[in-house]
Amino acid sequence: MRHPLSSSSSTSPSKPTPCCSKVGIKRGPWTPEEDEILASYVKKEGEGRWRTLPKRAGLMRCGKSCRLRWMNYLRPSVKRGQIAPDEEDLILRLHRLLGNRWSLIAGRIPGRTDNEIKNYWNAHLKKKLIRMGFDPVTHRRRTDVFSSSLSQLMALANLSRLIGSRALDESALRLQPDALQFASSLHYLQGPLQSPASATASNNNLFSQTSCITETTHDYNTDDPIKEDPDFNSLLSTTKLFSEGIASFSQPLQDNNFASHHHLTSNNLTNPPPLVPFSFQTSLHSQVERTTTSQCLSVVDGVDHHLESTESALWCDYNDLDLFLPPPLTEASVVTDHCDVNGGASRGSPSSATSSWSEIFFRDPAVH
DNA sequence: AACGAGGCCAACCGCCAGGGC
DNA sequence: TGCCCTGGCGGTTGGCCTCGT
Repeated sequence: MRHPLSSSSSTSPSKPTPCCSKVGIKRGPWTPEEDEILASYVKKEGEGRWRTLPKRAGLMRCGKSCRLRWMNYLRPSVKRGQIAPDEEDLILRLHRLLGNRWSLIAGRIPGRTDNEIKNYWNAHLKKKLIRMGFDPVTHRRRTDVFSSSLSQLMALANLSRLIGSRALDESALRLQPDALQFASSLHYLQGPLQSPASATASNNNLFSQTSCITETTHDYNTDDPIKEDPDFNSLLSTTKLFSEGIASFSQPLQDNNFASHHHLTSNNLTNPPPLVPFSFQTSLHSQVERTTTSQCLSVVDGVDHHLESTESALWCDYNDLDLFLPPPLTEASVVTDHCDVNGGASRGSPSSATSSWSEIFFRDPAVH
């Protein structure tokens, strides 16, 4: 908050003077008395004519300041309090679609102001995305996530030699318990890395609802310099080989309801549905159910044709990234992993258990 | 208990678009 | 057509608060 008497912009004669710098115009925090005067006046006379409102209402404020105070704080429709997880989800989606168009975003979240959303973005969501390895501007995965973990990736790449060898059958039998765990990790690493053609099978299936992953894959295949990295490509082939090799240990997803829910048929998928280890199926189902909450956007914005036309983009759900996360190792590990993601200290920060697949993946003891 | 660092967020600034004349 | 006024927007600021040491 600015000090009432200070001004960051000097009142030099060469530049136009900000309205609030005029002599006799009060600045800084609003007092309850001023709020009362402004609120009662606007309720009586209505919004508008902000320039002359202070004089008419008897306030020593500039019109802009009055408007801002009314819009962001005094308006009856303004909802105070913490941003709910659903609202946070909406903000993420809308920001991904609209960018820093805070007023547009706010217009689709009832009761929230552009200023509030902007502040919340800068204070919480932006940092959260960065922490998760996403670019807060493009909402796409940052490649430095990979480069910073190159040693780990190289260790994984070494497995390709094991996979390619004839010793696999014997080794696999010995490694089976750990392999089941590891396979799930690799499988969900492979998900974001597989080709766009195989990942984007139709507009109305599981993969369209995880378009974040698809876009990330697209990035990787088009303009990501890391694609040239032999170690990275080795890892890529490793994950494919290992997943294929380990598939015999894993049960294919048998749940017919799941398949029908996502319209998964052999006709509209280039690839078959992902093989999901038993230990992960519960987690996967929970994600399927969670997609229903994401539909609130289309409810809120049912008349926005632009948004309707780009609906598929909106279906990117950061929570859906969990589809590519390894299964929880134990109940305890689930709690530990997911509670820590938000980092700590942010006051009033809503708790959201979303994490990036890479974050979980590389915390998995199985890959160390 | 005291202090410093960092985070949060209300408020302000500069710019721009649209409407009226 | 051009100027002025008004409202609105996104970016930025800085005082207050919380937390860690």
